[in-house]
Amino acid sequence: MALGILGSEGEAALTMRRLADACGVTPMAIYHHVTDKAALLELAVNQVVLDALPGRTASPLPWREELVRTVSAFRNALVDNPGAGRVFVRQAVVGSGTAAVTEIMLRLLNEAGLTGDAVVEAADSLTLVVLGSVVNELTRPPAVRERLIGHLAESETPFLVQHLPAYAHRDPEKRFLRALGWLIDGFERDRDIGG
Amino acid sequence: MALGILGSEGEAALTMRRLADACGVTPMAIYHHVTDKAALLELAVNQVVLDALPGRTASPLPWREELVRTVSAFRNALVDNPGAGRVFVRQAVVGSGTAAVTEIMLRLLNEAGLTGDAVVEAADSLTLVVLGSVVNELTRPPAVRERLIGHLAESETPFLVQHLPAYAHRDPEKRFLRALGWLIDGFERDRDIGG
DNA sequence: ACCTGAACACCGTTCAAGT
DNA sequence: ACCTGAACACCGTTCAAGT
Repeated sequence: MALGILGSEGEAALTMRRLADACGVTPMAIYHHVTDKAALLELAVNQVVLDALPGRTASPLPWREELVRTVSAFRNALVDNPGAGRVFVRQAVVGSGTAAVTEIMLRLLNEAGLTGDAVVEAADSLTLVVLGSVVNELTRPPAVRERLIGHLAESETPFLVQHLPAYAHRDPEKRFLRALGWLIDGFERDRDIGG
Repeated sequence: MALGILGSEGEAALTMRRLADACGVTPMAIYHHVTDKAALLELAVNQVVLDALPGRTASPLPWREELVRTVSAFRNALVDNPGAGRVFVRQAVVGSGTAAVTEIMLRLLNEAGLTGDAVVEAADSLTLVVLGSVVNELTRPPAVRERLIGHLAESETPFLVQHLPAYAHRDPEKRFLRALGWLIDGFERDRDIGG
């Protein structure tokens, strides 16, 4: 029910009053099932994450492919459901879905040969890129970036003037995958030097 | 005035009514200076970004040091002023401050020897890490991560059980710098292979 | 255990009016 | 150009009460 509203009408539409209406009940009835609105949103968004996780394939892929697949599915679920994505970047979402993503990331980074603190730090890095990508897609569409020009004299921003068209007109998923690729390249180089 | 409230009392305290009170004026008077609340927040947060940018040093540092310095200053300003940080990850902030950061990033990546689309894609990657780090610090303190355990049977999450203490108890800025380092390593490797 | 009704303390914003 | 006063259409949440 909460998931339906969040998916079809967005975050702003998911108010206690509207959800109560949709359930044919009084707003206060909801408080018998969750402690407050943040808890309600946490449950709903965790479910979105849980639904997004790909099942383990029959024959497991190499760790790098599997990592990209998992992290992309995580990101895409939040970008494709903007209501859920907006909540995810505004409050913590702790549940079976986010626990499962974290477990998979840690397992694959172990498999990749990272050791010690590098494992958790690499998992953290991946999380940053996912969170950043969700914020970027949900709040900074290309048209917004084009407004960057004109806030400083053009002579003061030669590189911005030169690169803005390419900077603004991105293929969002491709840019995310490129950032992910560079980051994983960094992990690998670190592991090879360290080992 | 808006900056003062945002910095000292946080985002929730910056309402049209409270700002009007602080200015000794009616809420509606504000609408004569900005079109709506989003525009007000955009102006305030852009100013926070602008104030954070380090001036160019007398003798310029190597591009990598300068890049880390700039991007860190950008992130730290938003983490240190949670009100501004929360706004920044919820809506676009376009102004002289964000234009200046983008210009500096593009200039240094050019200096680094990146060419073509790699320049804007690398700038995008850096942005993702900054946005992600701000979200992470402002919404996911260590105590939150510890709640991850228990949402799945422990036998299903061996890696989470093993790594959670290290995963949860992070030095936030160090983790950010490590992610940044890996990413820039990735840029460099790419450039060296591509060239 | 589960739900209701009325109220409290807020929001951002519109509209018509004043100087 | 700049500001006021009153109102509209909402919020999340508390509290006391009902079954």
